[in-house]
Amino acid sequence: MRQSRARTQRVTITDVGHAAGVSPATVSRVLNGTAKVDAVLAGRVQAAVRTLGYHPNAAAQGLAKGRWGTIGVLVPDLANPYFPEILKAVSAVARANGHRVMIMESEENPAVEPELVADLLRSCDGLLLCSPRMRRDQLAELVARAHPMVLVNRIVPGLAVPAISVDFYGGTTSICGHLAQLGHRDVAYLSGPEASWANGERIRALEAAAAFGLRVTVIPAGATAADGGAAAEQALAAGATAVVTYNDLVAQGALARYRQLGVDVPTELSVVGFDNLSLDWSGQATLTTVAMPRDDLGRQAAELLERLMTGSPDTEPKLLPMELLIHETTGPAAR
Amino acid sequence: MRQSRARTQRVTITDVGHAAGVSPATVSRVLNGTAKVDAVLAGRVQAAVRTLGYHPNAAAQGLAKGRWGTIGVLVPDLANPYFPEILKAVSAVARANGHRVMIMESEENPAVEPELVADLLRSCDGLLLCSPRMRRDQLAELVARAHPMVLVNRIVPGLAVPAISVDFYGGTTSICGHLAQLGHRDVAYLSGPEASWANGERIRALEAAAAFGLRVTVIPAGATAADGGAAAEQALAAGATAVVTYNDLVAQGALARYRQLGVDVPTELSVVGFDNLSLDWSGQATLTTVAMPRDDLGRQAAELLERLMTGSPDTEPKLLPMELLIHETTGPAAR
DNA sequence: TGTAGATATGAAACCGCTTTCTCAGCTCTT
DNA sequence: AAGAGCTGAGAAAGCGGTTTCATATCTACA
Repeated sequence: MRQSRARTQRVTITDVGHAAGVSPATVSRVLNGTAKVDAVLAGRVQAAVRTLGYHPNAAAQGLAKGRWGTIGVLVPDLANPYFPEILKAVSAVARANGHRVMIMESEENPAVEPELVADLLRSCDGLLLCSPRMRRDQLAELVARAHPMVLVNRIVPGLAVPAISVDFYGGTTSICGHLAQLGHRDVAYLSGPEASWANGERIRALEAAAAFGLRVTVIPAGATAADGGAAAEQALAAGATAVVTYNDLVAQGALARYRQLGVDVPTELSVVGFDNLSLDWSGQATLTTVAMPRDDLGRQAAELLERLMTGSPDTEPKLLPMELLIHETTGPAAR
Repeated sequence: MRQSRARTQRVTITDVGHAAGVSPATVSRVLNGTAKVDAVLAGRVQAAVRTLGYHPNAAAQGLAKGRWGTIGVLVPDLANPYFPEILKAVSAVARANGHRVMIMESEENPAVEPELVADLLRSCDGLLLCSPRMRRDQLAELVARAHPMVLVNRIVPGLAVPAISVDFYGGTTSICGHLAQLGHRDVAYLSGPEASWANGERIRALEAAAAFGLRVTVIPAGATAADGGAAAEQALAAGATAVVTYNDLVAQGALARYRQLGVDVPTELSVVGFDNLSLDWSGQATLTTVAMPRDDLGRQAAELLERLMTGSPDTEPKLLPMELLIHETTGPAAR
């Protein structure tokens, strides 16, 4: 008997009204402050809420109000140290605005993204898509649904959708400048996921670096340390004196492999990371890399979304600058 | 006009029924497969769903069914590399069971946890509390609310609540054994958050290691690399020949500081981590540490929760074993 | 002092979906 | 051939809130 009581929902607004000797409508008004209520009644309501331990049912509120009080976030991979920090910032902003956060991860699989997004749309007021890998036309379809939505780290040319990204092109260019200055000519790029816009930006910048006299070989790798380790040797085979990587994880994996192979960094080979992940928690900033303002990215994206949800349309894509951090894994070109 | 249409909710089940020439009840039955429906009608419904682009409203479903299809997770700190992996496993299990995941982070602040949990309870069918820092009595109160709930990495003696944790005591003991064998006598422990049960377990094991002849000095540090760096010197001042840390982050911070100070590890000082975080993505396993089965932890916790939500009561706390990984930061005691 | 106007409260409709209840239309006995 | 037993579909009643609408009470002014 008691068990079934516990199962069959807890205290309702009617119970509270009953206990306080007022109508449910009045309870609602007190709790939301939507209308003036006699101080005495309000007091009785507050008391009843406390003694009964009343908590409004979120589903019922959502249904009645037409909004959920929740924002959804889609990330490709939670284990990538890159995202938790963004999530942290997003979470903080959302909370400050009275919103909950629902997170889904696509496991780097573009195919499941539309389904996940559809699922998020059913229960969120707004969406934050981090580095979405899905096809352009699928994105366009989403945008057409006219839900508040912000793209993080992907800019879709010709698609008017609010987006906030990091200036990967600029970051990559500064890497190229640094390498060129050190006398490097042959550069290998350990490339990230095919479908990644951010990866495309890096490649675009690398190709433009022909202007600095850099010859670039693109080697498909991936986004993890394991991918970096696996692709590391191909960079050597390509005759590169410097290796640029998709991110710090790939760089770490490659570095580990080079250590194994007895290739000294940076005297024999220079290695450059991307994102500046490691510094955050190891205190040892040995990897030359470019820093991404992750906290800013998450915060600004969330703030933009909150603004969208309250109405103001603002579809101007925004780029956050990156900073080149020269550390111990780059040096003058060998030979 | 069109804008207000977009705002005022999308396609409803009634619209679909209308388009298919059936009642909303029938649409619901087709979509949920809850009852036999004529194949012809079902076909018309499916078609209508597709052409109208119907997606059931989650709040309405939640309200009607009395469940939300969502599980909530509370973590102290998303930026700690420890949690994303757990979340990943949880996320996968939840998804496999048709559940969404709602995540909140307490920013290591025990004071806000009750509020966050209350918020989660309003919109989730079950809760996963990871390393909750909140007071015992607050936890007891939560348990009394009789919601499906699993504690991860905290065992509250005398409180019958499903819990799944890692055997920190055993892990710490194996560290102590390793150090004793190397001839260490004076050990410093860079301690984690006060309110952390896991930290208490480590200290309990360290104190018990007096049996191995170890004298332990506990030095308050924290959970981050910065905390480790800040507390590193105190360990030297205490005359320790070996430093045990709350986790790998703290260890990395301390290592970085010792490098700065010119203290050689492991010849002058041994350093032991906890959790085995770094290995995952750097490929370089130089830190001696104990490995925590994070993936297992997340998966088993989520599976336990799913089981609870379908009814079966199972409050036997479970401990997952840790594994000592001896690498390059420990050696024979100096002097 | 009587009536217009303001205002706080309760009754009831509604949000979109599920589920029980009811009943029409069958099949199957005898 | 007529009544009993199924079966599948629609009508309607919630789920637990919010919000509109109607009304009782009170203030204010002539």
